[in-house]
Formats: sequence, structure tokens, C-alpha cells
Amino acid sequence: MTRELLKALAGNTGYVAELSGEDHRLLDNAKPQRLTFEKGAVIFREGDPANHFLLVESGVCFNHRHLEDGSRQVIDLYFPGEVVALGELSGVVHSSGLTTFLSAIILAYDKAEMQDRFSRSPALSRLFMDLISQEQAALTDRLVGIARHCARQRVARFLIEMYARSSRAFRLYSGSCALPGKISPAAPGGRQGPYLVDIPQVLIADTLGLSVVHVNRVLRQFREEGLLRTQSQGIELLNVSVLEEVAGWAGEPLKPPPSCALP
Amino acid sequence: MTRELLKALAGNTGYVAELSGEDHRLLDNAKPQRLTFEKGAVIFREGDPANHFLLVESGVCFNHRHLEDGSRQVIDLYFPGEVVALGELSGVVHSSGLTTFLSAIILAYDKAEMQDRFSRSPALSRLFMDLISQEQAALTDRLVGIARHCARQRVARFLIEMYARSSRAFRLYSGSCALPGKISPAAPGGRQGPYLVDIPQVLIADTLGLSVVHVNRVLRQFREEGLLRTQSQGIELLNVSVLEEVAGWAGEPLKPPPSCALP
DNA sequence: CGGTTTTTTGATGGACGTCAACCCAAGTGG
DNA sequence: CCACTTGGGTTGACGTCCATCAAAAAACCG
Repeated sequence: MTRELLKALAGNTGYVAELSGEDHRLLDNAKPQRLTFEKGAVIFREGDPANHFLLVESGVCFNHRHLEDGSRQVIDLYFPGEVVALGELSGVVHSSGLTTFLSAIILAYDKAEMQDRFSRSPALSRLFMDLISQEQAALTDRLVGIARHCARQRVARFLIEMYARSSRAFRLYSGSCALPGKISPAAPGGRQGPYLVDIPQVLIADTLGLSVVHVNRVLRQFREEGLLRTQSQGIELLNVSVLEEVAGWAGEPLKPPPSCALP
Repeated sequence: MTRELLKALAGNTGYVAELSGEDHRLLDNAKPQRLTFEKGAVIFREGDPANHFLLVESGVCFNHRHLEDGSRQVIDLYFPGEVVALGELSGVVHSSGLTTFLSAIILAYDKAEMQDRFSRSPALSRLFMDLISQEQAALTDRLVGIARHCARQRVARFLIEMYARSSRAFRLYSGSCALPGKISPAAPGGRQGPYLVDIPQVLIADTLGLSVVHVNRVLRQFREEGLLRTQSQGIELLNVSVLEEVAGWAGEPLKPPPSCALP
């Protein structure tokens, strides 16, 4: 059952190979609850006690925070095979709510039990810290994106990221589960496969700190430039490479030559 | 020596009490290197290998990322008694650079060694996960702030946060170290003490995703409203409570009644 | 005291939010 | 089968917050 978990981990880091048989046994023994939620269901709210940590088995959900003025900020989306809000693993309460936007199946692992397991295996412990580290890096990326990039770049980047993540989920599960837009990879015959991202524009807006109206405008612009097509079944990316360019991923933040001051 | 570390941890969470004598010994045995940096020194850059994790003993530094267009985004500032970029603790390379803006003394603990210690003590391990969790929550706060609040709110919030953190540092070290603006708490005689925040406006701008010019304008507005005074020695907060109101901290994101879907 | 970094201020324009419609697909119930 | 509803998408007009450009003033430093 917790093969799921291993798959998830494997997909994110290369460390799984370093786990011993004992480590695998520790993971396999973890018995999660399997919970089913409908589209739009609230899994937990801000301030709820955080007693479990969650793995998405199928469907899609997102975590978010509400503001005084009634608007909300979406922090991140979670696709099948991804672990939800790892950074809150040890927090006492959830600092953000979690809601599904497609009906989802969630595996819930008891937090205390898992922490016990971690403390029994340095390798496992390290693995999870790595995952948290990764998650934080992603969060930082989002911060930089919102603070320093214009709407075009943010939207382009978002589309690419979501396409990549949902198609990873597709690969992991070989199409055995509900995905937004039932992604499939590019057909070999030269024809572009349907690069679909089926996420309501409100969600995009709330994730990127934009208004729905403006997100729509940017999408229209992309449409006019032939970069994508919007259909009832979501957004179809027609020209990923140009979108990547628009996103400003030309050359990854140029890193000056490594020269650490630490001995 | 690693009393420093304990103080830092104690300041952030209530868990220190739960550590056993053995745990304390583990911490005390850690021998960090003590490194000195001048004002404006680069401690490490994006992409440098992350072999240590760092505790600020005195001075102030900040971590940041550079963008293609030459601008930079400051992720967070670190005051004495704070642990730097915990989320990168287990990452292979730093995802952001670290620079001092006041000459600083940094304690550098060997990462591998510390991870070894953690894995030997569940309590320690848990403590650190909590810290990481906290850091991530702070990062999320910043994200929401930038995505959803206007310049006035962001600046007000920034000032309050930095004042609080630097004065905490002051309390921890009882004034024994260099602080931005040599904060001291309110004098008892009814007179407001010098609530000082001495941070260059460029840094504020780069943290909040604003231009220096606009940060300055907001500060002028606050000045005209009698909320603060800018002097050679930094920004003096004259009316913290009104600033808090401006920051939109009226009633902390209203949390709906806890009702967790998880059993 | 000259050179350099910070702060300050004005003028101008663009990016994006807000308001207010209208359209379209999918249900829903009679 | 058709009125009605509902939720999302689409579009235009208009205003504003904030970036940009430019330049002076002030503070800092050797």
C-alpha cells in the first residue's frame, strides 16, 4: 500500500536507492487511512489540528489561506503522487486550508507514528528533510515569481509547471486515475499530443496573485499568439517551448561561479 | 558554546523543556566554527554546496536570489539568535545566497555531524522539524503579503516584524552585540523608547517586491501621518499600534470553526 | 573636502484591478 | 422538450497603484 509513498518519494529525489531493506519495511508497515472526497470538499481548514500527513492518490487539491478582505491566496496545488504540505508535518496546527477541486482519494498517515518511524531510521529522516527542503525551494520560487515577474511570465510559468506536474502524475500512475484533462504525452507521429491543463481561471488567479479578469486577458493574448487554445476541456498548450521562453526560463537565474566563504 | 543554539531554539518554540540531558549533551558537543564577516560580505552564493548550517551570533544578514534582469529578491533577514535557512539544511546546494549587511559573527555547524546527532535523538529531530515548519509558515506569510497587500500594508508589516525580531535579539543577548539601531524597549517613564529599525530602503524594497522610490514614498506618508520619523540612525517607530492597524493585523485571518474532515 | 552611496522628490506612463455587462455550457425541474 | 438557474469564461471602459526615468539633496567615507 505504501508503495504509493515510495513512488512519490522516488519521483522527487534520487535517494530512495539509499534506503535499506529495514527502511522499506518501516514504510510498508505504515497503514494509512484511505479517504475519499468529492469535488470542492474541504479536507481541513486553517487552524485545524495537524495530526496526519497526506499523500494524494488520485484527484487534485490545493492549499490556501483566507484574508480579511475575503480574497484567498492559493499556496500550491497537489497532484497524484505528491505529498501535501510537508512543511506542516510537525506543526501543531495547519497554517493553511486544503480543498479539493477534483474529487480525490487521499492517503492519511498518522503523524506521530510516522515521526516515530523516522526517528528510527536516519536514512528515512534525511529523505524527508530533503523533501521538505525541496518544497521550501518551490515556495521560494513562487515568491520570487509573484514579486518580480509580470502577469505574462507568471501565467506562462504556471501553465508549464502544472503541465509538467500533472503529466508526471500521469506517468506514475499510468493513466489509472482521474487527472485534470487526462494528460497524455506527445504522440510520436510528429503530432503534438493534447498538452492539457484543466484548472479554472479563478484558481490560477488566486495562485498568482492576479485578478481573474487579467488572467483571462493574458490567456487571450497567448491564444492570439498561437501559443495555446482554450476549449471546454481546459487549456491546451500548443507551443511549450515558446511558452517557456515567455516564462523567462531562458537561462535559469545566472549563478556566479561557486566560491563559498565557508572552509 | 552551543548554549547559543539552545537560546535560539528556546526563543522560537516551547519544546526545549522536553529535551533530555542526553539531548543537551548532544547539542553541547557540537563544535561550530566561529566566522567573522564584514559589512556587505558574501557568505555563500546560490548554487554553492550547502555543507553547514548557520546560526547568527551577532550582526545581521539576509538571503536573496538574483534574477535574469539584474534585480534581486530578498527572502528573509536573520538577526542574532536566529538560524539561517533551515529549510536548506538537507539540500545539496543553497537555493539562495547569503550576504551580511552589518558585520556579523556566524556559528557554522557541520551539516553531516548535526544530522547524525538528530538521528540519534527523536526529540532533537522533532524540534528541528518544528523549526523548519515555522520557517515555512513565515515564508508563506511573506508570499501572501506580497501577493495580496498594497505597499502601505507591506511596509508597515515589515517595519513591525523587523522591530519585533531585532528587539527579541536584543533581549536574548542583553545588548551584548551589534544590532541595527541598538534597539531598546520602551522606557517605563511613559516616554516611548527609540523603536528603531535601521535597514537601508533598498533592502526593504527588495524584500517586499517594491521599488526603492515607492518604499520611500510610503515612508514619507507615514512620516506625515506622524507614525514614524526617519533620522540618520534609521527609522524610528512613533506609533506602533496604528502601524499594526495599517498592516491589516486587525483581526488575524479569521479562522472558521475548526472542523477537521480527518477522523 | 571630493567621490560615492543613500534618500528624496517630481513627472510620466504602463500594468493591472475593479465594475459591469454578456455569453455559453451544463444541470434541473416541470 | 423547454424555461430557468448557475457557474465559469469573455470582453470593454475606466481608474489607480506603482515602476521608471531623471535629478537634486543629504549623508557617508576616506
